[in-house]
Amino acid sequence: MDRELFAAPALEVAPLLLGAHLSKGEVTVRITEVEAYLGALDPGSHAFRGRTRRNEVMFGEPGHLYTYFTYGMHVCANVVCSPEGTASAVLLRAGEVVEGVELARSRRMTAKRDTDLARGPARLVVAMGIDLADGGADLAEPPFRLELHEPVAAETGPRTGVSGDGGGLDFPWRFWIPGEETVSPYKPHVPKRR
DNA sequence: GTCGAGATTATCT
DNA sequence: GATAATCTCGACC
Repeated sequence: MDRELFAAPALEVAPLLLGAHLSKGEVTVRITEVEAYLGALDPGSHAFRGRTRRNEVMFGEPGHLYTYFTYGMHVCANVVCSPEGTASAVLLRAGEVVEGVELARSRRMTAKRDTDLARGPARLVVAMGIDLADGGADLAEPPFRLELHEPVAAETGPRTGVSGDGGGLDFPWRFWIPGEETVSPYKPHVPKRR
């Protein structure tokens, strides 16, 4: 992993992560969907209201892991980017398990198909065996490994699931690989029809 | 297949 | 005490 790469703004790092392989231990995931968070500039970010204990690692060195607890039962994982002192990160939304499938499956007993193993931020974290204690870990150090690949086709669109009135919802800060089975299907952001 | 509601707890005000 | 970068399940088409 080239640490320099992650000193760039989240909007530049996000497309680079698409198609990259992220590993923890025996499980490797090919990242298919991500979302950019721009810290202080981004009303939807945890860092919008300043530095707190939880988001402290977002202000730290690029290339580290930021984990947080949400909705009482789920953990999400981000890759910290932008230079130290700037709170910015890319949320890992979905991926395809390409190695250690058996282990990932044993962690996600409810997943019926292999494409469901890491389809969604909290699911990806579970499949990889990441937990809160991994927050702040260096993705260049074992048991983690991050391999960037050739740039792949990327599509962008509005973010999903971010609360707050219009908290950046109209910005295309979500990136995914078109046609991937593992891209999260949730909240397609269409008006209610009846 | 899509839609809507509820679960459950660390962290912040 | 309120909030939350989500998931699962049940109802319906």
